[in-house]
Amino acid sequence: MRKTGNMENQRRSVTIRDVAETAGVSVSTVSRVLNGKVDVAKETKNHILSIIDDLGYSTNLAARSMRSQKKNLIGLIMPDIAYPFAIEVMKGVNRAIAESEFDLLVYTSGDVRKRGRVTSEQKYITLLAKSISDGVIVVAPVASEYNIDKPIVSIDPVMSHPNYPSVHATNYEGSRAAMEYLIGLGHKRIGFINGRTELESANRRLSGYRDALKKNGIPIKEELIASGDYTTETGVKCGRQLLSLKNRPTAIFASNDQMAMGVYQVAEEMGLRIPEDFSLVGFDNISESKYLGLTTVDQFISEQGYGAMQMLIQIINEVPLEKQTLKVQTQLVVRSSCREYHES
Amino acid sequence: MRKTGNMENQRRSVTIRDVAETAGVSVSTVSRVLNGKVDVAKETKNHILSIIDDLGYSTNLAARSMRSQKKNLIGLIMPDIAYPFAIEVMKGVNRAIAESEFDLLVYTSGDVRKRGRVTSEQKYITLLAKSISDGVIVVAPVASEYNIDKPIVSIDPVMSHPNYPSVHATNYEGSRAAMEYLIGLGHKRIGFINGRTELESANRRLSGYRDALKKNGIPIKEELIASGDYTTETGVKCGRQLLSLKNRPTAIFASNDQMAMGVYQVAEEMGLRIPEDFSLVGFDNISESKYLGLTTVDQFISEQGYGAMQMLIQIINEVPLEKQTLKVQTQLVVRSSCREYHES
DNA sequence: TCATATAACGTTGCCGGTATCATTACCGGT
DNA sequence: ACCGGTAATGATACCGGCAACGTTATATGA
Repeated sequence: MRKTGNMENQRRSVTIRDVAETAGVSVSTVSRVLNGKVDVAKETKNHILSIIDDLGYSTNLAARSMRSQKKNLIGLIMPDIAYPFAIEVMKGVNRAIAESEFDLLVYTSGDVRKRGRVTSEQKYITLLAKSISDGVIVVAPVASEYNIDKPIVSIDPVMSHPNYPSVHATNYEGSRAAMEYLIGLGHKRIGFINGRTELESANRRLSGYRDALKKNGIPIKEELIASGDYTTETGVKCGRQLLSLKNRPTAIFASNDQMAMGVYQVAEEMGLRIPEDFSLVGFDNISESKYLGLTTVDQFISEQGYGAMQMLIQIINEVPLEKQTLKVQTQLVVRSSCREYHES
Repeated sequence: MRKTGNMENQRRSVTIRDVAETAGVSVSTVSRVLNGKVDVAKETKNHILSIIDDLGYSTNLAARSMRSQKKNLIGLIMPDIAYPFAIEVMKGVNRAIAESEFDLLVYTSGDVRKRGRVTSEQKYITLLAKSISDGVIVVAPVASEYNIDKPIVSIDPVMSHPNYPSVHATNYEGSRAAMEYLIGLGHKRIGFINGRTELESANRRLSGYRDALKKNGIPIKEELIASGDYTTETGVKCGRQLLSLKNRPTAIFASNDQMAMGVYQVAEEMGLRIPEDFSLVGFDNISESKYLGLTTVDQFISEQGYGAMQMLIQIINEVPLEKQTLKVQTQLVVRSSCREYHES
């Protein structure tokens, strides 16, 4: 029973020593009971357990972490926690966690802009990994080298690094598929909204865009490529930019669904209808897209989280990985945000 | 540069001692530099900082936690991480975190069914709280007493406990509002899908249902009350149960949106249209509801998370709370899932 | 009967930090 | 030359667990 603000009272919490004293045994004996070792008489064991219950003792994670190797804890590090991609990853990781012996600790500093990017990322990875977990999964990491002796798996990294296992979607192929679809519908003037350029995913999607146009003999116009950063706000900004062109694009390919949602907003603002006035394709297939009727490239984010977690568990258990890189296949999901275009 | 599976190599990670040795100073000096204390010559400080950079040292969270009081870390404990309520709470907490000096650690064991409920909850609260955080927020906790000397704030607890600060919505009022709305539309035969009965929120919503009927002179029929547990699956189950009654209800009040989504599924299955064949009201206003056009009671979940975090920060900073309980007002959001009913 | 095995428990050192106190060096003032 | 004060740094005692090792007591076997 805690009262607010009685800090001078500083009631030390119950330690293993208190338990030992109360039970009239040594610290080690209590420790053995806690860790389920065999060298304890059944009587003593039960006695200690009841004392533990009485005192409400529970082990101190920090102290334990310092001594023992296995922590049964996985760290998941994300730049931000409150956007659809992160949430989907969490769901997948969570599913794998539920099937495993591990628990999950999700770490975030709340907002990227709060601190320098690479520094904080490295700092917290090390913090979590070295300190209290058996390994970490990093989402959209920017750094490419870490000095930790703990397993790391990254999702959607800056660059596929041969030394670190990573998971990513077939971004290029997905992008190509979306473009081929639009081109197949007769679109030639297709706007593109780019993502965070420091991430490999964004670059590959852009390449897909460019290559598809090239392959189909459509000239690439730089004015049709707007630079966003995967957030809804830049989706709005870029949407406005593209739709305000004197010669408006007949279709827009937003390199993720969140930005596509921004484009929906702009369309409403400007009184344009989708797909009547222009077609729209996204990338990700987040849960909202279904309701919006957005045609998009599913990259099975949750599967990526699940896969990353499984790879991590393998590494922890020292089972060699077949491949350092897990590629999750993308798939075009056709809904109602596109339609054929015929030149007038 | 880590290679997979060289565990026997066991390269010890860089400790503060290594830094001290390399820099030719004492451990304490390094510690002072790390913690930004003033008593260090600028020269020494820079020297040490560069060594730290060279060696790639970073502090061990576990070790630090054991000695220092302030950890600048908040723990958020949830039974499960992958359902809309939890996600909304996280968003709110995250927002408060971003504005503060604290970082966030979200803890979950992946699946409630993995372990005994109360036991594991207590275990992990203590683990996180005693060990590495300054305080914790617990979502939908089942236990009512904890033996920790760290601040705890709970969201949607089993029972409002006078000794623990908690946050919850005005569940009763919200439920009443939804019911008055349905009754106002002319509905008399209203089905109710109950939530997790061990939670206070569920009981209050049920009370609201009962009282509203009573106040309006409508007899309560127990066959119209189905018992779910806030999951979509039980929404489906209960929806089927209610809609299969020989005398079908003209409206259903699902005590949360997830279960309402289950009812949508059932409606589709059975070829029933909403609101033409029956009206539907939910509770929560999760993000999906907007797209479904579900009329629901907004309980501003994200605000609850935000508020809980602010209370926690206050307690940590030993600012007395005005009230131990933060009530977040609910609000009926009318969309398109209901319509008037006239007896034939 | 005695030697040895083994069960049961105690002692102790260590992990990687932080906090406190002690120490040193250097300064100006008298 | 001596003193006192202060800035900079060092030495050391913890923190709360875990594990190796040491010590008993009892059982087992010859």
